[in-house]
Amino acid sequence: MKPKITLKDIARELEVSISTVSKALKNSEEISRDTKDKIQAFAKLYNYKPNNIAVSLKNRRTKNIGVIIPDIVHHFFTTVILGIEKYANAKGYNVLVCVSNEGYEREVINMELLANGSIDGFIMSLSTETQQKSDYNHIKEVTDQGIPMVMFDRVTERIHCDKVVIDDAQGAFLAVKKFVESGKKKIALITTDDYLSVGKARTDGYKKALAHYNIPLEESLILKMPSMEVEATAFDTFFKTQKVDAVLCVNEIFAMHAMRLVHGMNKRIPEDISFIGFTDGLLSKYAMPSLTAIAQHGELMGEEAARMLIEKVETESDEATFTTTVLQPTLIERASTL
Amino acid sequence: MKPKITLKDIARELEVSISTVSKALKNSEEISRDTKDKIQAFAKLYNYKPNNIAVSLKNRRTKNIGVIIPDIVHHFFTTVILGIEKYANAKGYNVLVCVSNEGYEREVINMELLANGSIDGFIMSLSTETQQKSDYNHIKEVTDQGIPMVMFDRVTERIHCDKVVIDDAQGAFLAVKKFVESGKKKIALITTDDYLSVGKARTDGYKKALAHYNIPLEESLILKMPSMEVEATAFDTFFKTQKVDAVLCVNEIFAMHAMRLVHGMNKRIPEDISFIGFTDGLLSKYAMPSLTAIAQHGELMGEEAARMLIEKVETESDEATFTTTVLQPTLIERASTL
DNA sequence: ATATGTTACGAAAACGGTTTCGTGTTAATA
DNA sequence: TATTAACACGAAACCGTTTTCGTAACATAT
Repeated sequence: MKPKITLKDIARELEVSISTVSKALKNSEEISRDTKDKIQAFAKLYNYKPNNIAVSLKNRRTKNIGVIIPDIVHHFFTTVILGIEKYANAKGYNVLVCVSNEGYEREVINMELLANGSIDGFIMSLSTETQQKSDYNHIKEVTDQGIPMVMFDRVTERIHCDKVVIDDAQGAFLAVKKFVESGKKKIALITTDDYLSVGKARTDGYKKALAHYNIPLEESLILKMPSMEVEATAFDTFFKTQKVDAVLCVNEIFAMHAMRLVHGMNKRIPEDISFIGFTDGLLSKYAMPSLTAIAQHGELMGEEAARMLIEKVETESDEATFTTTVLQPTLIERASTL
Repeated sequence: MKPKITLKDIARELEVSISTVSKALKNSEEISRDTKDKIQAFAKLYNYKPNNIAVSLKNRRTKNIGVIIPDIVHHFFTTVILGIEKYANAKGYNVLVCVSNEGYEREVINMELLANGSIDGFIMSLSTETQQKSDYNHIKEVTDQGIPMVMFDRVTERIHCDKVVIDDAQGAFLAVKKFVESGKKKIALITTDDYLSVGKARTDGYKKALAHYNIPLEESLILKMPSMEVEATAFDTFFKTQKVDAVLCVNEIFAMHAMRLVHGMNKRIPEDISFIGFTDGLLSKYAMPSLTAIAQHGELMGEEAARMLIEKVETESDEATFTTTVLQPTLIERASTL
């Protein structure tokens, strides 16, 4: 057990001042070659590493970025984290991940905690509960303090900051386009309630695409779940009462559940009913049949978010000019469509 | 834009000393009711929150715990993180997640970074590259400095610290037992090379179970992948040349791939070939047919690891007494077995 | 011989808190 | 009235750095 060595320790041992040690280790011109050599050798020998906390306090820069996500088990979010880590690490930043667990309370607590000096900036995606409550004061407080912030995917126009989203409407459009081009007419949508920003955008895209292809919009073909959870009975009655030949799902889980249901009704996928799901995750790839998906490019999103944030962190210009970059989704064709 | 307020600000404004403010906010008995009321009201009004960095520097305790995992996209690890977060947050700790991306280099860098004061202790799972190289000096250095550490899942006996693992051999045993009891005889194992600690344990359990049930071990029924990646051709030739009626896979991906292959060969699952996969993740649940799985209880593992770590962090007894807790896996029966 | 400039280093303040110890004021005791 | 104790607060050290500024010692220019 050898405790960490500090500047003071080195100074005492080598009978110089702390400032001399500090400068020597930074290769300052102020210090003579001899002294520098001596100090650097000693520091290396004892494996000196500056204390991050002290440096942070002094510089008022932590080189940490805080990430608040609603759910870490969700594949999409983990790919975003991957992207953030990738860029941030390359720039010498650490990533502090906190999970709000789709809850308002935990989101607030985590943000307050991190905002008190632990991080240089935030990257976040709103929890569903926060979106329902539409209460963004905790976020406003953070931005008011001048802490840089970039929101991704689940964003709100109520907060002024950098944002990066994918064009969800366009994603839905692509899906409907694919269906239409393979001859489908009765195109269903399984989505969540509108308070989820992405859910709404996707529904809009779906409607717009139908209009574009002159397909009458039938509200009965839209199934809305109150949350991200599958409500089995709602699915059951939906597929028993509605005649559909294509289904667009806002997430993989909905798609998996629906596909199994349809499979049990002895319909063929994709011939009788085609499927497309949002979020190109593991489930889509390994499903049977594999699921045609709208890729959200989470990793790219993470990288972009990190880039924007670090840009803001490192140029402390007070003039706030916020941009929101919109990523384009891609259709990944697999076996669940013709 | 209102910058954060400090003790000094409050002291100046209220014309008292910094120490008085500090004590008042801690409700110290030393300070009169009047002064405390005044200071507390002021602090609340201006939303004073102590600076974490300063507190950390002073107390030499950060209330952060560092987590190093090989892969954040893997469902198992995310559930572990969930468990860690859950326990840690309840105890007032933050979780700093770093991803080694299965690489030795990133593992070392991340650990060194965090070890310099950013965290009070580590929870980690080894990257495959580290396990291959068998180089644990970076970890030894951290523990030598007296930084508490608990390893989970992918551990090594070369490091003395607290550990939490599941009984992988027992998991494999349970799977084979299930196969045998439903009349299967030709039980295959699809696994990774032995350098992955968990891979080896599972293979051992598989062999032990066969012996226990008096089934001759056929090495040709064991397919080993050099990494966690699926090698499609190896799978193809394996299923073309071997006659099997049950397959145990060390992870979901292998199982998904194998099941699809078998499906394409017009064999019925589970009647002709049954499947069991390790790690009860999303894929198992939503596969078609759903996959019987060995649950690894990642969340529990995370909670336990966090409990052990925080225990060590908060009782700074020098006497090192390390325990490793072994969690029992569970068989989750689904449609891929009889 | 005096003024000026380098060189090489140390003292000290600062970052934002916590905590120990000392002290002036008032109240209680002898 | 003198002594002591309780009360309420402030000064200052400390955590481990960084950085500004001052200065002793010596060299160079006038």
